[in-house]
Amino acid sequence: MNEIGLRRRATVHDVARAAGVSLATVDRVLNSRPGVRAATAEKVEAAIAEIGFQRDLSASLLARARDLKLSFIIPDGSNEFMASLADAVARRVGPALADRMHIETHRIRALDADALARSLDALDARQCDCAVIVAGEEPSVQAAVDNATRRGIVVMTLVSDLPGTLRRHFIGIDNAAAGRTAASLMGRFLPDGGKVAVIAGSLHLRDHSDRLEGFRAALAAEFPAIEIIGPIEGHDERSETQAIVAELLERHGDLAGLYNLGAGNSGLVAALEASKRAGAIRVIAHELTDPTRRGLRSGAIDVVLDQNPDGEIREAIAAARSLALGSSGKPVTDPIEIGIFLRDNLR
Amino acid sequence: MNEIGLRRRATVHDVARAAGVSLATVDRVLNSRPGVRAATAEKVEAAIAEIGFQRDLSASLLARARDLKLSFIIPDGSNEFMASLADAVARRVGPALADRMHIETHRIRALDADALARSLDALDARQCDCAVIVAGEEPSVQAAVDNATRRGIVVMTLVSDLPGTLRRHFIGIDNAAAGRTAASLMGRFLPDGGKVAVIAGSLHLRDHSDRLEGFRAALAAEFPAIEIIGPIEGHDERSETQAIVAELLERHGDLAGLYNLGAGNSGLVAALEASKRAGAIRVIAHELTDPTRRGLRSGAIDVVLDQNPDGEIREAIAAARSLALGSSGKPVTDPIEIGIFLRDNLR
DNA sequence: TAGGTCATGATGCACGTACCTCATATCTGG
DNA sequence: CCAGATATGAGGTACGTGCATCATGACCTA
Repeated sequence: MNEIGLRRRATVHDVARAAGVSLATVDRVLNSRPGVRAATAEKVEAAIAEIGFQRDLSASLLARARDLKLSFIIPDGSNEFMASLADAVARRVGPALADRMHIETHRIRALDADALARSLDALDARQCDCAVIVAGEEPSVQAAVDNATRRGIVVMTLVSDLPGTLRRHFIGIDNAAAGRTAASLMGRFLPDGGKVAVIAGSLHLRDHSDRLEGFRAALAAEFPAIEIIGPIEGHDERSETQAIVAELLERHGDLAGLYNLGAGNSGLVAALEASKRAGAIRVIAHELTDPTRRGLRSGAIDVVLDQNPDGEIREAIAAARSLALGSSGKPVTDPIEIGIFLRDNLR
Repeated sequence: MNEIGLRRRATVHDVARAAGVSLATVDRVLNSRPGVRAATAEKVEAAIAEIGFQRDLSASLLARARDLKLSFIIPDGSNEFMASLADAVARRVGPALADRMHIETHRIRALDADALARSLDALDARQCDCAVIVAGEEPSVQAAVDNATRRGIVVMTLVSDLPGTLRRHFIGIDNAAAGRTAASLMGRFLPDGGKVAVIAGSLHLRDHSDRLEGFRAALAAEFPAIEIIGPIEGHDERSETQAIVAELLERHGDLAGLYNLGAGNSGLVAALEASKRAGAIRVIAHELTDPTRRGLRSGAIDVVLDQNPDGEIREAIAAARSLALGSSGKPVTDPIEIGIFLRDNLR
């Protein structure tokens, strides 16, 4: 049984009193309006820190008589995982509205850096407080991220990070750990070693390159008997991935394992089943989607590593909320966990 | 690219206009104050439904000049999972405060139904909007839940449900599915069948009985060669569980598996290690805590099924928020997923 | 029909913040 | 030392809802 705090929460009035300045000055500091001497601003900051003032987000949004505007920019195309991300966003639109958050989704051509950059450039700070993007590490995108940030838009990366840019936050799994987990499983599946082919979407995608690195490192350290073939880029595309897998199967009669660290899994399953070798090759893929579910059920895929799109969207929205009013530090977010799915624990 | 809605969100004023009544009447209906004829109330309800009015929770809390008061009632004792639940609550106290939610935690003696009932009875509706409890299915608790609900306190169950009471919501994993998953893994671990002992905390706990049922059903259906010993109740207690496991090991020299669907895992690991048979017996336990982590690392435990306490607390808080203002329907919550942990994907 | 009860309307203040205007104080440069 | 620029203060209104008060009108009953 702990005590109920009787102390009111601190308000702007308290800050003004503590700092020995007027309400107007506190307001100018809080909302970084011009016309405050540095020394005065410091007094206010000190008072804020001392009495532990936290601006009331709800009252703030109420006073502005406007909603927080959030834009998700998500790749389009045949990538089912991106579709499920978009679905997750759609499911949150309603509830978010009740918290004064207005969410819109833009779908752009997958792996088209310039389209993404244009989309970011087109965002107006008055109509968008925060942009959440799924992006690869291309210079044009990185520049657009920094530009948007300078225009006053909080940019967050989702799924795949853009370290080195002005993005305020990244939401996604630890992809190197995912790669290591895949390696650890694959190693145990193949105690005698053998050839394992690796397929990626694009090595410009940070998540893909991180997975690859983790996979390679863990295999090298723990399972040196396994030989890696690839990586080969399938551009997260159904038909391209299918062609790649078909050729791999044809060329390597002794292929023991397959790790697809990107998307395009319906192509993968199709090629495996066409070859009649489904079930004889240990296959690890990413993201629980329709094709991977079918693959698990049929036995074509052994393990799926999943990054829980609903959880990611939830965290993205929460982080956006807490970042929106210039809270300086990192937002408190639960880490996204790597889900491991076999045929038996399919949800 | 979808359109930005230009329409303002509906307010109480809009409801009043649409219903052809005054603001005061709308207020009476919304806050179920007396003095409104049934016919009038219906007009208001209809208007609310028609224009899709949703009360602004933040403005509402602001107007009341008070925080939402949330009480977590969590068992005390040597149960590490309950400790990690309490930790998860503690981590949320700060961020929740920024959303005008005041959280307090009560720890009560584990498995003491009367203590829990007293604790619920002591809650004052003016100082507690919502209670979140972890409880077994005892009549005194069920009565206390219904009582608290009638006093105007929203009661939610956490981890273990109380179907048949007036509790508004349950947050936790699908425990029958967890039991089935355990069975599915155990069956694959023991292709030749054998004796598997089952230990529970208390079969009055709905989560435990659900797991047991799922485990039994799945074994019976898929792995008839496995013989179940027990269940034996260890009351989620370290020393009692240790004694039980020690005796099981002594009595059954041919014990092939052990499923602890309750807590007390430090006792389980201690007994296994003392017997020198750790690693030779397939062991499945629940909840990722210090003892189960150690057990996974040492090989004494093969698999841990986990229910993500942080996620549960997060969902509980979100649900409390959405239920607080008498929103009639179910709150939108992400289901809590069953995490599967082996030595290699320990987080 | 007078007196009472009940349903409803009208209105105003409060909550914590944003943002505006206007007045005054303090500093700066020549 | 004064004009002009800049910094600060004072105070108001608004946001959407909760809650209180008071007035009015309808209806019932003796």
